[in-house]
Amino acid sequence: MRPLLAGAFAASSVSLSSVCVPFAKKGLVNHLSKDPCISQAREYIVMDGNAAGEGDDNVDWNTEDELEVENYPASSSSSLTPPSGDAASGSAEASSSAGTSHSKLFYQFVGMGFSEKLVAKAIDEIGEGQPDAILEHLLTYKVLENSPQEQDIDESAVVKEEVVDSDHFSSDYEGSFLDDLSDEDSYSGSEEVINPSSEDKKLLSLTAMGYPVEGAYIAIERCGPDASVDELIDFICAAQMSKEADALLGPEEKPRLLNDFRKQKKRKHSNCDAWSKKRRGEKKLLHGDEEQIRLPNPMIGFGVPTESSTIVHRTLPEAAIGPPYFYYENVALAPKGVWDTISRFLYDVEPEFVDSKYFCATARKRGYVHNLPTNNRFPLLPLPPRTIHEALPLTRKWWPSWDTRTKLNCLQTCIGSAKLTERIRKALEDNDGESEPPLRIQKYVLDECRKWNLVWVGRNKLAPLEPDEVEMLLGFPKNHTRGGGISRTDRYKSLGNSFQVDTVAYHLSVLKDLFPAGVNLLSLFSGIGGAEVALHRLGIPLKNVVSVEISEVNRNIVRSWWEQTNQKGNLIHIADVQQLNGDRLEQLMNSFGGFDLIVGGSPCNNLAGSNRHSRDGLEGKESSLFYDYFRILDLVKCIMSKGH
DNA sequence: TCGATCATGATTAGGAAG
DNA sequence: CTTCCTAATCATGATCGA
Repeated sequence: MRPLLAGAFAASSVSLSSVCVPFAKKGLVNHLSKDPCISQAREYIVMDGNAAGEGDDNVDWNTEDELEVENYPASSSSSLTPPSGDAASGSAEASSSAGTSHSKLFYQFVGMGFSEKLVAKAIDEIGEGQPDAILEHLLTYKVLENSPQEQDIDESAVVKEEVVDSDHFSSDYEGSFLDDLSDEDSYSGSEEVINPSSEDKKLLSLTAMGYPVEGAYIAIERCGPDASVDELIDFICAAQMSKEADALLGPEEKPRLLNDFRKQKKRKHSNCDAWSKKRRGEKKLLHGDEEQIRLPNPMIGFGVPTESSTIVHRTLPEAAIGPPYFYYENVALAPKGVWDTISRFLYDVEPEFVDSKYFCATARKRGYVHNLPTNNRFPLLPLPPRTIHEALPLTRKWWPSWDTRTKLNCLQTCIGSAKLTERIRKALEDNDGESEPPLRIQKYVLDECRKWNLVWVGRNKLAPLEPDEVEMLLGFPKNHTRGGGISRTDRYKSLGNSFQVDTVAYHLSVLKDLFPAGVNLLSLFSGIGGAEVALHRLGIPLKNVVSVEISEVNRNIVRSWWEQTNQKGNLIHIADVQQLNGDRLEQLMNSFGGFDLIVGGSPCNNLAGSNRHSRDGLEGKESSLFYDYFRILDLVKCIMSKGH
């Protein structure tokens, strides 16, 4: 039951045909649209759903799930905390790959969704030096492969669903989801098998010509299944999918569409300071990547309460306008091109980059893509402490004058070691008696302080923050992550992966007037419930909350918070976003009338700079779950529009 | 087996200097 | 313009002891 866009849909020709099939079956009239045609496609999806009745009604992106399963050996239970020596999921393949040292290229392809065995074979046959050839080989293999193995659903992968009814302070399991899964299975079985057809070949052609798979995928998705290869190439150029695409084309070869695209982009962002402030030089313009998203400086997004700035007005692309409202978050300092891709998928909405240092005492540079109004925002009260001294008054006594920090750096999932603070203490004591340590020592100490967010807790004594201090800095109630069998290490990890509540609440505050009776919330990658806490603190009632979170300790934290804050609504927990399909969504939405807001911050660990080992970008093992955010958001939009 | 502890750079961007 | 420096960064894997 592997949902479609998961992981490396872009590289999977099987996924591709799954996407296009519903469109093709309804004979989507193709045209080379200048506008993203997702909304048009949606119309067809809706028709598909309405005309259904006879069991063909799920628009489903999951048509050929069993084909997908095969590509994901043992990785389908992907977790935010990859098991270190997980014997339970003990696939020989997985464990062998953990032991041997594969190349970066290997993991890139595996991250795209190809099986490890296949990738290893391809690299072995072709050699590391020719990634394009390897990709082609992999794709060819998939296209030719026509006898997918039937695989049973792994019991352990079945979503366990927990419902908390706060009126009765009880929780129980809803048994219906197993039925859903079996229904789904029979669906897939009755669905006619689609031959890997023209779409796959087009994808193959494009990739063979050197175009990036992602670009090819998006082009086919947006231009429709009947588009010719030439048209697709036009689209890829116009959208400037990547530098590789540009590098292969001389300026004179670029199609006229490019100009239209530029005009469109220009018009769209002409009223945005951050966008137009820094223009690339002429030479860069020729290279065609002038539209690469750049981070604003200062990083205040469309405005922060503490900084006076001109009001930024924005006009959303048609396809982005709700219902539902959506709010997506991830790290601002992602590898190049990541935010371009994210923005492109999320209906071309320009990301709002905000550093939480304008809200509290700690920096947190994040990008937010949302379709919320931006006027009449208001901050949470009381305003949080905005300097280190205010937030941690006890450190003031020991804070040396030469440590000029007033804000902490980003709170991460790991803390500095005791060995480090001990080394620093010794280095400082060597010069004790002097009024100030030598500049060289100061520099060393300050560098380490900034790197590990150390604070002064005694004479020459530095220490990392305590978990409750992190809670407070991020805007969570005290002891939010404490108790219930949660280890200290897990608290740091959960907190480090969370929202800064004041920042998010400021953005969500506009919903208070729009939904005085409360909201139905779909919270993907909920974590410790940053969105829920933010809405609650804003005084926006939570009517029905569907919270999807893979980590059990995090689910426990949210459930505990839900009960302790006497919530009147219903909390439904789902474990895995990849198990959330259209049927289940529709069922949920029918029971309470759709979602008002979809919030989610997808995994950042393959994007974050702190990651030495697997900073693989958006196609990384966990970070590729972004595509599930998009998949689910698009499904909800589709279902919502069907209702009207 | 779990939790605590520790060591482990690279990729960005921006600015100053040449 | 390039080159060099500063600076920040929702982390992973190995090890050890209980």
